Amino acid sequence: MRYTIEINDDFDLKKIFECGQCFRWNETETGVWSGVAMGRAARVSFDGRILTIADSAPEGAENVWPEYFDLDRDYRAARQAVAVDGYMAAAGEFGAGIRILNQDRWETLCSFIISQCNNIPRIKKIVETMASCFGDEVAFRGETRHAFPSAAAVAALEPEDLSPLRCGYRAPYVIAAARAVASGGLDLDALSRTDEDTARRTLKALPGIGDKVANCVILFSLRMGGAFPVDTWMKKALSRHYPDGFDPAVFGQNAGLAQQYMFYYQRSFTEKENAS
DNA sequence: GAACAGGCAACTC
DNA sequence: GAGTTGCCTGTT
Repeated sequence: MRYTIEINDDFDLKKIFECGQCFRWNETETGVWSGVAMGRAARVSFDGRILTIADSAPEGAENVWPEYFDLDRDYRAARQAVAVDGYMAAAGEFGAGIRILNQDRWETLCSFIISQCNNIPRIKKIVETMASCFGDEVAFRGETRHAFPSAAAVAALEPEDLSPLRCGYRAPYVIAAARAVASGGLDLDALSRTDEDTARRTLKALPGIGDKVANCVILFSLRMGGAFPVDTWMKKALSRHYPDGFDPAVFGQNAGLAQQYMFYYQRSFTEKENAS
């Protein structure tokens, strides 16, 4: 179905989809993004005022997409709030339009397990292959797309079944996480109603999940804005701009957004350095 | 062909 | 508890 909504806030699809939080969206025409999320194949565009979404499901778009794009949150205000110094003001200005997506929890968990020690193009390829091998078919505009496979579907597999994905030593981690979720031993919905520390502890009890992956899952799917994932890019940014140490708690529930601004800003510099 | 990449865990001391 | 190393695979 087709769904439109007017947006009077920071909103930039390119930044949202390319800031490292999701792996299934691609710019298929200028300004038009295609992907599959929450079991729906979709095309999304934004003209600066109106967000237009066409998706494969007959109904429910108005319940799914506003939450997915976090439309209830005032990002302009949040961006002001995290501009605590010159650096953060610049990072926020540069990253203005980034939003933290509220993604499917199992898909996010699985994707970030795969992400470890991997670059974005390769993560995208692995996730896409996983969907096409094991996910349900979704027909959309004459094409066949694939939903991300359910935890139950993946739980029924063995690590060697994932060999087409070429995800190497991460395969047993993916299966173990799928089994934990499918069995009910790990209830991600319930986890989203606990607190950040409980969520982090619970996630880290799974094999192959450390602080970085746990924080990504917490921030991008459990709707806890205080999580602050630190990877090698963030280490670079933090050591350069805050050599005396840094406590993300100063940002409170905006810490995750502050992290996204810093991350996106830092990557832009490194890309320039690599290009030159 | 070695080193590395948007980690993690097991092992060392 | 801080530091080191192996792990799959693709890219440089």
